[in-house]
Amino acid sequence: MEDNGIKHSGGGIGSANTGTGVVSSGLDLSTNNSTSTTSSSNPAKASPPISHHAITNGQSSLHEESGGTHPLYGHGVCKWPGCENMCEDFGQFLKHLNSEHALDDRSTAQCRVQMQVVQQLEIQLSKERERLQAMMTHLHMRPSEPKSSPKPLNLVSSVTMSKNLPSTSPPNLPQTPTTPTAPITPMAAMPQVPSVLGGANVPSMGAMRRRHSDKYSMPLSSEIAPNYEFYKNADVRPPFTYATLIRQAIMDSADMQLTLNEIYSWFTRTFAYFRRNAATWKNAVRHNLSLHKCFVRVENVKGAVWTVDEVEYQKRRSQKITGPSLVKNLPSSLGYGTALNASLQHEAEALFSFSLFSPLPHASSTPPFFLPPLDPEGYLKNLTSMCPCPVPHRPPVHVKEEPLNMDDDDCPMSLVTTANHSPELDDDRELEEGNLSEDLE
DNA sequence: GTGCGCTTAAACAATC
DNA sequence: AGATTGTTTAAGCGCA
Repeated sequence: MEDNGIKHSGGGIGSANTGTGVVSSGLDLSTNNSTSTTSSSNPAKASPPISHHAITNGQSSLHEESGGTHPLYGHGVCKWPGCENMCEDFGQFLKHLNSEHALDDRSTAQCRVQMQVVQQLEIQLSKERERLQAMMTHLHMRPSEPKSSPKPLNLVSSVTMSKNLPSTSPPNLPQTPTTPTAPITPMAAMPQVPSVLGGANVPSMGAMRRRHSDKYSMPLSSEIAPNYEFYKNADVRPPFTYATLIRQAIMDSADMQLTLNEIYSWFTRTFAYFRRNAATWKNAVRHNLSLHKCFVRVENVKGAVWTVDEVEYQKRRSQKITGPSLVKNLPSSLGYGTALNASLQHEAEALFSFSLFSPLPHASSTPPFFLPPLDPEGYLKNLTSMCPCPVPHRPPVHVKEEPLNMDDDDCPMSLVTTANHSPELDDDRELEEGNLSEDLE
């Protein structure tokens, strides 16, 4: 059996943020974001709005906090860096904050450290943006265009949201970085890449609003692995078909079989997108399981489990690959769509049958859109040599017996803060980050 | 224009 | 009885 897996590095796009300001000058994050909804609606995901006021006045912004919310307080814990003091209520937190984190050398130093943390993240973001820009330039994609008006970053999901979730985010949804004021995500922050997330501003597109992204973007694992945190936290629909994702879920299981509920769990755990509209995508999952012959239902001791008939899967895939367009489109006509020829993508997906989360040493340095336009065979040989198949299955990442209930997940998350704050996902993170660490550098 | 693949929605039955 | 699981059909859409 085998899994997918090649690499893709994502990154935001837009003007590079230099992020080179000296620490003492402070970061403009807090002030820049002061007009956004970040600090008020998602206190846990925003970097603490450190300001001179906050530094010079222990009570500072506390007066501005209403309803017992504070960026430094959440889940009954003081979120001052390195503190994590338990506070029964907001009042106790305020007392604690004023007593333990008053203006002194220590607090000031910690504040500076936090500034550096934020600064480093900004620099990293800037680098990722530059990388993405270079990738797009290389691929002859349209250059960045000024965004006329702020759109929901999660262009795809916003469609669904607008359709099924009228105006407000349901309380059970994680606050993802895809809120319009948080341009964090690699793809979602690319208004100039409508081919991937296009059609979002169309109020109610039909079913196929992003199938092309499955064809023209990179294979499953290459897309997900380096952006694991992204997909896990950002409300962006993964650009893969349900069948592909289901297969990946099953392949990621220790024994190559999952119950329906475990497949559900994999979806919700792996993709923030699938933490909403459960009825819709679960129905789609069931539909795909029944529809495709490559998914085989097996009765075992614990009930019905679903497995992948790899022969059927590859057969079905090869049918698509052997379409007339394969050879025809090999020459690189480097529009974003044609460059990533669908057939090649499918071929690559079949070839790069590594586990989604399996360590793949060479992969992290592999550009995402690296399919050779002219010498697929030689390239395939290389790939084969790099990854002898069948690939020994990676250490099991068990998703079974998880009391996971993503539908109840109300923990705010962001690409930055999830590393520290995602209680419902921490267990998964412990399991999976080990396997992902190589992929994610 | 047509066929195909995919998504979404929905109805329905069986099972838990 | 209600929820979950599994199957099936239909419609809309994008793409080749």
